[in-house]
Amino acid sequence: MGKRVTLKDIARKLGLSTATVSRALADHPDISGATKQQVRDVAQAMSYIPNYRARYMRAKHSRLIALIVPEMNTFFVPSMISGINHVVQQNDYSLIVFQSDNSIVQERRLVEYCTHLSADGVLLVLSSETTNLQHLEILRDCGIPVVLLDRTIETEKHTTITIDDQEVGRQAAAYLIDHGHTRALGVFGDRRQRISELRLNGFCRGHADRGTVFTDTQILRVTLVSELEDVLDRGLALHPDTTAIFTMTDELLVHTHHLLCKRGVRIPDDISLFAISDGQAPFFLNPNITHLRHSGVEVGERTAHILIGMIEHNSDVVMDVRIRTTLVELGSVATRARPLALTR
Amino acid sequence: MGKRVTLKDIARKLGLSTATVSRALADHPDISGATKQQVRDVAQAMSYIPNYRARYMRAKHSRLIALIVPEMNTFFVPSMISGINHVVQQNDYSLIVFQSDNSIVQERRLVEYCTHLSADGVLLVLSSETTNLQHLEILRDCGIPVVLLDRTIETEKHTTITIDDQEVGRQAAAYLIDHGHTRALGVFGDRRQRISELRLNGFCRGHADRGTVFTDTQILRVTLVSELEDVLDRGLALHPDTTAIFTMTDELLVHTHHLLCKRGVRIPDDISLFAISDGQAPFFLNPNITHLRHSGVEVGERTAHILIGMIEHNSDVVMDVRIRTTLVELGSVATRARPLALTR
DNA sequence: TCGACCGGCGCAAGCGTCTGCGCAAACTGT
DNA sequence: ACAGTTTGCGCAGACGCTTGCGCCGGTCGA
Repeated sequence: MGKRVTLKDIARKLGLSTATVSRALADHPDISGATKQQVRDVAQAMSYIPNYRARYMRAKHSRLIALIVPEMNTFFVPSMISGINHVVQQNDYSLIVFQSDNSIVQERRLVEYCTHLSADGVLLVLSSETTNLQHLEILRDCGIPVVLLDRTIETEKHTTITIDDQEVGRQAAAYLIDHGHTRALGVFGDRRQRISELRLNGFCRGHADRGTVFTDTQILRVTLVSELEDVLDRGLALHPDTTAIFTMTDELLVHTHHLLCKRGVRIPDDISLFAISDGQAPFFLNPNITHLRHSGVEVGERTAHILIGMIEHNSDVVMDVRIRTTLVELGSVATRARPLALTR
Repeated sequence: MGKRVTLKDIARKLGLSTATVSRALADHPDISGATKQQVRDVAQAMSYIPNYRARYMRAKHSRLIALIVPEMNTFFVPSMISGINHVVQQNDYSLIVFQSDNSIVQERRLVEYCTHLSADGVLLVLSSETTNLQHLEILRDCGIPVVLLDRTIETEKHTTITIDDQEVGRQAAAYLIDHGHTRALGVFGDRRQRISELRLNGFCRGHADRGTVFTDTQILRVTLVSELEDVLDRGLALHPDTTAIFTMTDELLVHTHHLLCKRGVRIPDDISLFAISDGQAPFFLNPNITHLRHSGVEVGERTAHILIGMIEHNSDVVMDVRIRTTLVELGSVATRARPLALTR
């Protein structure tokens, strides 16, 4: 119960006023060098610790940035947090992390909680249940800037940072087709998430661009990874001539990879594998997986920068930032001669 | 800049005092039902949000729990955070996460920052540079309880939660030997970390218990994963009769697995693989990896419970909790006849 | 010698909330 | 009708810190 030392304690001991002590510690020009030194010494000796709550109650800010994520999935989120953390700490803010468990109710609760804490800014990765952004109004009311990242829904009212999901889907398709894989399966996630629909959409467009047929039965839909095994088997049974599989996330990648290995499928000899990835998993799978990389760290860093910019310049310009992806060619995609029928 | 609504605003609008409004909102028995209802309605209408900073400045607590981790490595930490988060939220605290980047300087800074924030409790996963616990004195001075988890160093002064690293190392060795693997390699991490030394120690003792020789050259030391490839090759060259490999963490597991696959080693036919793991990675490797599982979620949950207990009962009993591990037998360890020479 | 100026410090108010105490009005019972 | 209790509310101070303003004594220029 160490009753903490306050300015008043120091002031009493030195026969000064709290005001003087406060200013001395803040290196205010009004205070003489001698006094400053005394105050500093005593503060040190009494191991004085400023009370940030009191301090920031007067100031209108808290130097707290809140991050709400749906879950700590193993792949993307941790590296994103890492990136955010770096920038946040560099700028003397601190990060407070919440998890919504993919529940809109929780998300609402947490957003509200951010206002209680008077966070200076909020970073939000939408839960899969979130279909509108009404619950963010309260932040607007409090003048707290928000940045949506990674997962989002349509909005012109909020700054968002994503990768260009549609474009990246398109590139994936193009890459596979250009390597002769005109018979691919695509593994996509929860359809409630915009990210799934966009990547799928792009993947289809990529096929269309190249004049290649891509049918509904080539789309493998997975909401829970536990469904993957069945879905994959059905897909392969229906399309025994499949030469490549595309997975839209790391999680889907590792599990797909596992199932293929289990079935004795050789990668890339029998089937090629291509993914969109944060860039970690592809390196511990065998063979290493060719992928379009979007770095979680980079997303985190850019996002944090932008949010801090909004906080400090009090700006409410709405931006829509797209993070670039890079193609990382490893060993999981074989080059095939294109079937004649499909060559123009 | 939405100047936030305060108690005073509500009071003015209703011609009441802030005291009455405060009590009405707190459902204090002194206030009449009619007044309470009015106050609630107006508060609602003006979308009043209590200022937790002001509230908790009077109270001596903040309902904030800080967690300091060395890094967000991909495997253990996220699930641990997940576990902590659950319990913390259930008990109406919030979690604030910091990352020390394995630097003692950062760690010191962050610990100090916890006092600034007047966190109610601190959860600490020690950085690999940390060799003593002096920097935690300040928390003691402020009466802030600390729990050390996962990675720690010797101490009788702080509550710690770990798995019994030595015992689990011993079990791993015993398991392998009992399945006929008397010629194993062990992959261990940074020797500055006590966890590495303990697990190694246990692994050696496991061999000794069974009267099996285990030499220094069978110990593979890896500080950075990038070194693994060389170290592993050298180990295998030196011990071409190796029948099994043990990895002490998930990270080492996935990379070891990858390298083995790359070299065309069949698991478990050529070499068996056994790990200590959080229980995620073993399921997306092929074949699934037999492992001793210690759940990150469980560690997180138990830790959070204990810390909150300490906070709320103001207890300063020092505990030393060991999380149990469970053996999960999957397909990566073959049973071999023991070489005659080593059978008693 | 006098007014202007400045360095160094204290006073006091205020941030938003809570709470011990006191006070008036409205009751209770005799 | 009077003392005593209850009901419902306001006053004011406190939490720890910051900051606008004002005060005092001393220095400077004319």
